[in-house]
Amino acid sequence: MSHSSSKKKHATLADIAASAGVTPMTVSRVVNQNGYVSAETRERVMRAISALNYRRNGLARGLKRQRTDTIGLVLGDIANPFAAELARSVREVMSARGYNLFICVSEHSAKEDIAAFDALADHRVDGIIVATRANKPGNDKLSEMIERGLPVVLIGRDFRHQSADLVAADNFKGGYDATEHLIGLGHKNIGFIGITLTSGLALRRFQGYLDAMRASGLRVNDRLIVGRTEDGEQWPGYSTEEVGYEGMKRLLALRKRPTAVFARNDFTAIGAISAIKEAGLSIPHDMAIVGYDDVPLAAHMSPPLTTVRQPTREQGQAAAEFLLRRMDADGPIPREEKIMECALIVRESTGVVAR
Amino acid sequence: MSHSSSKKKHATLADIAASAGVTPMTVSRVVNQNGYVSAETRERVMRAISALNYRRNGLARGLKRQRTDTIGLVLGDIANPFAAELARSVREVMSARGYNLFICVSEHSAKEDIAAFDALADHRVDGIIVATRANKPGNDKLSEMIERGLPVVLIGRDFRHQSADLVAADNFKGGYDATEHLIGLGHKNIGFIGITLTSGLALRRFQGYLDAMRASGLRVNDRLIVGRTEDGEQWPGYSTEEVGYEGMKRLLALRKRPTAVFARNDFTAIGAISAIKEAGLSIPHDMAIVGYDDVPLAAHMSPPLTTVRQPTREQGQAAAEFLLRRMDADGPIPREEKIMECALIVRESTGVVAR
DNA sequence: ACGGGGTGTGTTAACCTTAACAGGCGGTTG
DNA sequence: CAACCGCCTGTTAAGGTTAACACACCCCGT
Repeated sequence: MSHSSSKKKHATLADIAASAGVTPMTVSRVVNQNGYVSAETRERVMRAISALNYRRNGLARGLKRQRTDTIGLVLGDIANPFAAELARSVREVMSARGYNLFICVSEHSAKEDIAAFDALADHRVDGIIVATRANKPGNDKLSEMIERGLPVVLIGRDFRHQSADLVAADNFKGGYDATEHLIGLGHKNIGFIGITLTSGLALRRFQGYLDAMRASGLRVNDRLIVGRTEDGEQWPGYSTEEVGYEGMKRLLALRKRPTAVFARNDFTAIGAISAIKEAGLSIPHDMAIVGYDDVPLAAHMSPPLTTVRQPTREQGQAAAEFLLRRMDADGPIPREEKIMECALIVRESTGVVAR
Repeated sequence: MSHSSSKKKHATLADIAASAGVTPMTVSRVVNQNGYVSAETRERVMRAISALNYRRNGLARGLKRQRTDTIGLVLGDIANPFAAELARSVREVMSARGYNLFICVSEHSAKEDIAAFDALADHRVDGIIVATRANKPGNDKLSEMIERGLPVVLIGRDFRHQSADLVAADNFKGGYDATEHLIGLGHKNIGFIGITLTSGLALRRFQGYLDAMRASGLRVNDRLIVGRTEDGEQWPGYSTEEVGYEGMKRLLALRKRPTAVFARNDFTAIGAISAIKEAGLSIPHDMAIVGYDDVPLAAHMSPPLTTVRQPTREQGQAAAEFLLRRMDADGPIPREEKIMECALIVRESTGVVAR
């Protein structure tokens, strides 16, 4: 239509008002569809609005109203199907309640974690949901914002604050069940791929593995634990096929190699499977394997992957509802926590007799 | 530390100023680290800032400065590795230039497309990058915003506007090459999975398939084209393993079934492979298959998947740079376009002799 | 005739920040 | 010694919107 001369300023309520012969307040009422406006006036205002190509200024609006009807979601890794499903369910709930959703990605870096919090706080979102891995500087920043009154809900983040709710899957039990399943099949020498031993043992599913081994009186050899260090300041790195592939190679090279492995997630499992096949071994006969997450592809692998499914949708919904509760309340409210069950999905990669 | 009584209003510049015995302007200078402030005053202000837990108000700031140092990225499907990589590279470039990135997801729905544009425009982002599939209402909304002066760059969206740049992969050629590769291997009866025939033939890689077939004088039977309709108002649906699985089943049931297929993307290919194996057929002997995207898993499949790789990173970077150019300019500038080459990655799913 | 409720519009005063300009002060330069 | 510059701080006036209140009008019931 018209030439866009970007130097022309945006039309404002006042411009529309002048053009329609009313006050800005009346225009505001038309734009926001609240308050009384006669049909005739509304009509006139509407015409002016489209003639001048008006669009309301959300900054000014947010400034005045002290709310933006927007919430933020901070994800560690956007490529993860878990994160994607989380985002989807959060968005569904929030958008039904009239909130917009902005997603920020931290790439699992503490620095970016903070940058994301800052960006969202700057834009004065009404609340945020955090689904990134815990790290000290990030936790501190989070505390600061929570104490300033910003509603915050955590998903699976190992951080506790009296005024932030937590939603998580019971990954400890998931890891325990997965390992126990392997033990039940007769395996004694079971490896874990996806982490190297460090002091900060925040990875729950790994803890579950350790506990299940111990509970059955099995020895956990350090050499059976392979992968990458979890240092909170790092690149995504530790959830990839690469780690699984390399890790499995290391395990296969052991003098007394394991007969089964538990991989920290399905991607890692897929990489591991690749290495197993490359070595000419068969799954599950020579090596049984369990993954974690039940990504859509898991069922399509050959053999189909035994894995642990977390209730992703439900976590997203619960987090969204916690956040709504918090935003609706007009004072501080007590912390709530919801830990959800995982389900072991047994497929053929752990030696179930083929149908 | 302190109780968070959320009813207390946020501290403002004025509060800090009062507490430190200076004017708001001086505090502003301290906060933004510009202008002259004596070391001693700065010190005093800093103390007041942390005592009152001050945080600047980005809305007021953006309102006054007429910019937010933030850009938006609209994605159709966050779970797609392509989208994830795009987001990552865009963020890298933009954050090096001091911009924040907010991501919105449209779930491939025209309605959500518009909602995302509106949300970002409301927050007065300084520019947006759009990587969702084209649809009429979305295109109209986009035009409106572009004409209002908002810098917009498109990635792989089939929509043209004189003031919006475009970055895309040459998916036509990618599809052509993939198909030609199959033809070169001697296949004559080649299927396509991932779309059903409609009039709006916007899927370039599919066009490439058609063209390559025609160029070799091969007949394209409608029955060989399976999948889901592309109607722009729909759920992600058409990129999933499900579609590949179902589609392949349909192809296998044909009287004269194809000896090779080209799948619209790797996920679809994976589903298809699943169906092929389930039918007891071998790849590539009984059925050759090519995917698209070269997702990290493609190399780890069995057999490793032949696929077409698009320069994802490069597209994200190019888009970011186009956007920076547009935002730096202070008037309308001519449209630019960058179409990038794809690369056929030949692996074993199309019958290359195993190493 | 009067009180009351619904309807339509206007006025005022923030919301919080920063650009632009205006000084003042001490020291250096020609 | 006047002019000028670097440093430091303050004043003023937007930036675009809406909550709260005020008022005027009309119709209704009593």
